[in-house]
Amino acid sequence: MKNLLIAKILHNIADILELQEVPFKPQAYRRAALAIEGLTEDIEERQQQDKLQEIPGVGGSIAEKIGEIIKTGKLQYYEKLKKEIKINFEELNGIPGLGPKKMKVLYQKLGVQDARDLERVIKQGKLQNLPGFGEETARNLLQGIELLKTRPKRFLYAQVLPIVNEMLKRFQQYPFVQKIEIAGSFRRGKETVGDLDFLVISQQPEKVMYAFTTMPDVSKVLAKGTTRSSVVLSNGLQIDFRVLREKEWGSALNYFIGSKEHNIELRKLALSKGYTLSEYGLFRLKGKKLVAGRTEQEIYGKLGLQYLEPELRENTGEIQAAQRQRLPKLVTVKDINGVFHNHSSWSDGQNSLLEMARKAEEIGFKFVSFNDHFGHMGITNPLNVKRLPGYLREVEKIRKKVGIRVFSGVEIDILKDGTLPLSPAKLKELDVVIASVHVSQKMPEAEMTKRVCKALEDYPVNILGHPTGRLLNVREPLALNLEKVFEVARQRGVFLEINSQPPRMDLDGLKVKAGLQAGCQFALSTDAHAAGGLEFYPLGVLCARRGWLEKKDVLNCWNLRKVEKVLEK
DNA sequence: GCCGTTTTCGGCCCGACTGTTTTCAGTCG
Repeated sequence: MKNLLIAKILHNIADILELQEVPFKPQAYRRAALAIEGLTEDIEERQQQDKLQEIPGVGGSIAEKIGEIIKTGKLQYYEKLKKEIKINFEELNGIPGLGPKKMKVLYQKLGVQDARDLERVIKQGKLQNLPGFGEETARNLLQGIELLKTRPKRFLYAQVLPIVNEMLKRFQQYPFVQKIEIAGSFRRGKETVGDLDFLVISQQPEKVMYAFTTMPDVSKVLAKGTTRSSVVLSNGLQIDFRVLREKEWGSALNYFIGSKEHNIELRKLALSKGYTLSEYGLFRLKGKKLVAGRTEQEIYGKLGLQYLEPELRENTGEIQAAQRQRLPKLVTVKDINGVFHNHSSWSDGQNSLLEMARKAEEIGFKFVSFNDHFGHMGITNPLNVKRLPGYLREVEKIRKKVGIRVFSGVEIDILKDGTLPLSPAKLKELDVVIASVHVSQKMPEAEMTKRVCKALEDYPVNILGHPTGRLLNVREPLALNLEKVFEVARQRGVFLEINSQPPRMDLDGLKVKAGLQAGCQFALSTDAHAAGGLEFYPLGVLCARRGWLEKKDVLNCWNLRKVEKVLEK
């Protein structure tokens, strides 16, 4: 799978061309790179089928370059560019306030290649002599470098959720705030966010911005104006505030929810229909007459589109689908009747089976499924052949104590050779079998793919647990050909798990969508290790929605009898 | 370098804030 390598090279080319001030080409390379990053299938297979140019943004020239990378692992054109400019773009791009123009000056005049060089020349006071650089710029860049060193890359959705709720509560209380909503990638339900964007309607913007920039947890004010301000909290999280007028609420909401790629496509569509779209509204090109802006529905309507839920706005075909009135009716939190994959004190969970079941009942679920670890050596205190009967008896007991359906089962390890440590016959006695990779996670792609597929083929598995195994900000995904795994899962009627745990959210939206297109169905799980963990199921719903799922695609939304039936393997 | 329901050539999203200027370029989202 060379997708990410190729995307990276194209990004780097875009960086270099941008620095050389080559017009338009950088965007072209960037667009192709983004499209390839989002691709779930192996780009080498695309190439073999001669279908590279079907990727949006990939034309003849870039297709040829991709071919060269696949064939030789290198790209002459890129090697040539690299010789011209040696800069660590990835690092320098992370410094706020530093863009391609300043980078170029710093490189040409002072030979700055990375953050360390930059820090050195600033401290030597060499910046002041450069055109366009002043004391303030030097100070800001230095602070930017500090930020780069300390700030976590991206925040988990669940990590910022309490901050969002607290901010909303705080500002709703102020008499000078008429309306406040959260936008940005948080609103789109992305599993991680880089910053938070709030939109406010107020007749007294100065008061809003004062209240915002003087909040107790603010460590730095990046910008402060009457319509836009930005701060950084002590944990490094950046928050942006915009104050708007009622008549532009819809267009601003649309603009700040994003994604950027969605916005660009939307604006192009507007132009093709004789309009221009900005955060201030949809205007006729001729005469600049305001056509829509108060609500998002109004704007999408004028552009001939169905209303698009924020989770869909990633420019992965949603605009085309909305044009044809073919958008999915997305699954919602209240459609979820219960959750799979929960751990108790029988393995590595904090609470007893009964405590967990009572919590599930309290949340309002109609069922809960227990799947304590089986066969994993080490800290997880796994179930084994000897302990399993006792576990099942205990589940039987609590069934009589709660008013919801309780499924019994295990989360069983897919061993290195693709076998499971319990026979198919024994597994059939359980309600729900979840198979997951926990041990030997570093394995070449072909081997890992074979291993997972073999487990699904040889055993009565109901659900493939956290399919990619990646942990946000911590661990990369398993080397796995998901296309092949999806195909086997579809054939064998194995549900793909959508794991709601904050650092997992696995599969994520994009991969859910790929699974859906491959004909797979999904099971939503909480993977709770304590009673409170059951409350994270809305995170899984976000992944499902971002993956275009409807009720019919998600096992948890089916009626109980149908669920029981499909689980009998 | 890519793309097309006005186009195979001539376009390529749009505006606020900052800092360094003295009317604007660069950066950001």
